[in-house]
Amino acid sequence: MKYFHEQIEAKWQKYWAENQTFAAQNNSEKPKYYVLDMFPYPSGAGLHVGHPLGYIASDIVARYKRHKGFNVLHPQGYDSFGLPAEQYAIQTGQHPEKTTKENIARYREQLDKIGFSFDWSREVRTSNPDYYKWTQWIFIQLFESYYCKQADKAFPISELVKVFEAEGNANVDLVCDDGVELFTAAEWNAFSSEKQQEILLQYRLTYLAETEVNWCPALGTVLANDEIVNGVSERGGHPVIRKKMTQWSMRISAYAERLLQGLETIDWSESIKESQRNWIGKSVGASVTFQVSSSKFQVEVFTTRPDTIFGVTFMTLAPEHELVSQITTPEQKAAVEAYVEATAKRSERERMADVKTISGVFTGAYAEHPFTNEPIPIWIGDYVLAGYGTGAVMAVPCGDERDYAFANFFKGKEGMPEIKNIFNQDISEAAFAEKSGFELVNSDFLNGLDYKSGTKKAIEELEKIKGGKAKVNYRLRDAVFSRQRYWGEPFPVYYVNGMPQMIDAKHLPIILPEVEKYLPTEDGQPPLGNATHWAWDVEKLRVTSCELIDNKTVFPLELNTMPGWAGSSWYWMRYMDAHNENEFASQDALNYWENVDLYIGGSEHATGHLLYSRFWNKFLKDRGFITPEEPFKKLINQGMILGMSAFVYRFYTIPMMGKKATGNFEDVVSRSFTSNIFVSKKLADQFENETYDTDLWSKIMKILNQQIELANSNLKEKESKFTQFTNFKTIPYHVDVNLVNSSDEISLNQLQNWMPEFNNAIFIDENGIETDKIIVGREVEKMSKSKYNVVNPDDICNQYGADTLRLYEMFLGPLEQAKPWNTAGITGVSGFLKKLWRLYFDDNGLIVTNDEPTAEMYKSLHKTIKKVTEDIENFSFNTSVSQFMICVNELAQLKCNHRKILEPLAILVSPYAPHIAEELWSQLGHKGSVSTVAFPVFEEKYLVESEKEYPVSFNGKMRFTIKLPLDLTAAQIEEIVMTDERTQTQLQGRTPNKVIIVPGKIINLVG
RNA sequence: GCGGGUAUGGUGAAAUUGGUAGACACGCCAGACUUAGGAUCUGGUGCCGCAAGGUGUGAAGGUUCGAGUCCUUUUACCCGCACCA
Repeated sequence: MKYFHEQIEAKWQKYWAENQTFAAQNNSEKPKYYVLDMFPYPSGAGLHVGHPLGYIASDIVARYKRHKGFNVLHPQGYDSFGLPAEQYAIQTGQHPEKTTKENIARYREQLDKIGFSFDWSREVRTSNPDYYKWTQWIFIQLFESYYCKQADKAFPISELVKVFEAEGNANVDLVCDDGVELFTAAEWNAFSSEKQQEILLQYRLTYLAETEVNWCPALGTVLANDEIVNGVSERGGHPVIRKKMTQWSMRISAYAERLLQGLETIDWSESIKESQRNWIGKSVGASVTFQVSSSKFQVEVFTTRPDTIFGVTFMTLAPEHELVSQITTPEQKAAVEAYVEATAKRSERERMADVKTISGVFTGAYAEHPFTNEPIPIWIGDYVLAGYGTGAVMAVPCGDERDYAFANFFKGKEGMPEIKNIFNQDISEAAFAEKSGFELVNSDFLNGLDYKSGTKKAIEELEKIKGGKAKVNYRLRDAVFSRQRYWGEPFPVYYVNGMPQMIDAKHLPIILPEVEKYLPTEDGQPPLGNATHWAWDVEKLRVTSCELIDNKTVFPLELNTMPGWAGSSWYWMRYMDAHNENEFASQDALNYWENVDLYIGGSEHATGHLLYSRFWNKFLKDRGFITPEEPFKKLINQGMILGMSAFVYRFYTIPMMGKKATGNFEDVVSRSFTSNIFVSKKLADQFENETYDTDLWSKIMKILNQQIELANSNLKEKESKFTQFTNFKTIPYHVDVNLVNSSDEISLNQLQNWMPEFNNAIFIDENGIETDKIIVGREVEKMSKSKYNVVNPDDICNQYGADTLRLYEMFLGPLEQAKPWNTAGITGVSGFLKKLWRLYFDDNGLIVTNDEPTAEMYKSLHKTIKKVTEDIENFSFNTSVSQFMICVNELAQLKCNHRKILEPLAILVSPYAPHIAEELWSQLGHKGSVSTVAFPVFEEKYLVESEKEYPVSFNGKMRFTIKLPLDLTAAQIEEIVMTDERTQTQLQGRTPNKVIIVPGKIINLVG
């Protein structure tokens, strides 16, 4: 009986689906284990072999934990709102819902082929109304909450109203917008309800405010900070500009400290934690207030070096700072305005790109030093960022390189005094930016102190004179939550006189309206502005036609939609109780499953999804909906599987750039001639490095020039001819990697079948002679359709089987490491499965006997049990596969066909290769699935050895081995070793100075 | 600039607390069988060397009887943040 994966795999996949083998129960005697994958965005391209890597790893853990007696929750779903579906809709007019559904069907088909043990009965799709109903609900909860700094948690806004009614807001310590006005209880109670609403909005955890946002004109939407990479949009790489817009924001900054502290309690990779720490960007220091001379204005700065307060030489404000226009003197007005305008014109990216150019302008105004009352000139400079701290700095050139550079650049100009040095250090060449190794001088009461004591003392003194206080600053900004897109969650919000009102939760979901086109409206409204049925009737409590808007009973609805991260910030909770219509999940389910024990996904979500999820989790905990502080206890980032691209190399000519060359570069390039000559990497390299011989060169030139002549003869009269150039290069040309899986050669025929553009191609071999086969070049790149290096898991499953795919993906290397895919190596694991099968079957059928196995067989099995158990616990899946191979090789050698060995072996293999394991299990005569059978338990007794092959080293160099009983003492070992003739040969009569014997390990003779 | 990570044969990679470097595979070489297949099986394979032997984990130094592993210095590459006050 031979092993045919085709029959086995389909059969068991069907069995699992029909029997709901992996459906998790929400209560059980067993301990719970929640293992989660980052759910995919279903793109039109389908899965490639990189996508399932993490899913295979998590599936192995899920299956293992079931064997170990856990009640395992292992769900899967789709993050199905998103930009690609919308852009496709814009191009084709197809409803995103339709394409999304099609893509999901394709994904599901591909996933099913790999044999995952997902509990599909709990599938979620973020774009389904019964899911986003609860995303909207959470938004409402955030709106109805505020954050109390003292209690360090969120509370219902209704409680805040009570506080305001009783005592106003002067004595409360709450997270809110900058510059909220102070009021007493009496004043509050006298405010109109509109005014009260306006004030409350400044405290809500999601709020509507005019803020500087990242506007991406090409995408027609705002983006969150984490959606921008190097000043351009993460998707598409479009430029992003700053723009003031009224937008919904999430007050994630309220949670900055808890998000930072929580990192200490979770088992995540150091790099992700570090990314989050960077993103949160905590810095401890002080805020200092400087009075602007002879004016009512004050400038507040944040500094991490209050100890350098006496070194303040000038101050710098960001060009966008609100005081700039108010404090500038008439004499400086023109210069300042010109500078501000020039800066505003530059994009964020430009400013980032040229950080070395120093620019700035003096405002003419002075501030007073809080201790010395000395005048301090106030400058504007674009090295100060409006978005960080207060957008203003106290410049201490002696201790800060940027201030130092700025001071030197404007040295001698009006308003730039001599640098004050407050360190007992030389600053003639550069600033002294160290935080240790100095003593403060010229610093009044700080003289003689160091960084630590000086900081403490300076803050104390500042507090005494009310000139400043200790302050912790965070880089983390509130997250913009509005997107000007169609394919996202609509807000449950309507507007009465411009003030946002929440729709009562019992009317949710507010379903995404139909629109005729998915682009913004002509007057610049988001796509939902195209909807005709998008108004809220407060009497009938339903969405109604926009024509009925009268701002009395029918009001306009919010036109923005939620960002992509909304739906993914809580989905792991929905899996716990995916079909609950009354709650986002029942209390019982939430209490039972708590949080995710193991989360596997890519590291690209470090500062996006993973931070927002922690934020929402903490919020929902504060409001008593859930109990865990953190959503994901352990996180593993699978490395990217890279594609092995294959290239042939094509000649093209470069026109001589000399006197004759006319026109710009593009013109010249357009006159270059791309030939149909393809060569191997080896030859291409020779031409790149100009190490070819002249003979070869002239042969190729001949063919090339023939082609040029031919091309010229086919040109129309007016077209300019290609000249016979003498200068040529090769360009790499991607060919489909699937054409060259098992060999490095590609034939002309293969290429012509693959793509018609190769019909006139000529291959040239290393001797300059036409050939029909050349060796391709290889390079590792990210897998992508355009690079023709995508390997489809379906193809692997069809050819080798899902079990082979699963084993091979694990066998490639450590899970967290990026690694190139190379299908050539797959025969190793494919052969392993065949070998495994042959332990159980010969040509006639099952050969398993009930005979008692030998000690060696037990040893092989138990070694494997031990190794595989440890490996899974340590997520070291690649070494497990090696161990399986070792075990099967050993058992085959031992001709083992013993049930007592082969039965546990089938269970051991089942997390990795579940289909073959199920088949073996059932062929061994068992009913039901192997997936819940107890995992074999390792027993030490089978591994106990009586002898050890000792390595014998001389001066640390291993010379020979000697087999000795393990119960010998060191002295006995020494005696035997010393009398061994090989020892005598090595020593050549010398006596060792020292003999080191570690029983059970090594023998080392020194001297 | 700051922070995180990686570096071992032709290739992917193993190596618990420091204890026989290169397990397991791919590839390659040789052979067996054969219905000549990209099947199966056996042996070999870090490098130099006929061998004895030498040498070898990015580089240099150190600790140790013994270092891929620990310490110091350094180089290259990858990732994150970045005029963050």
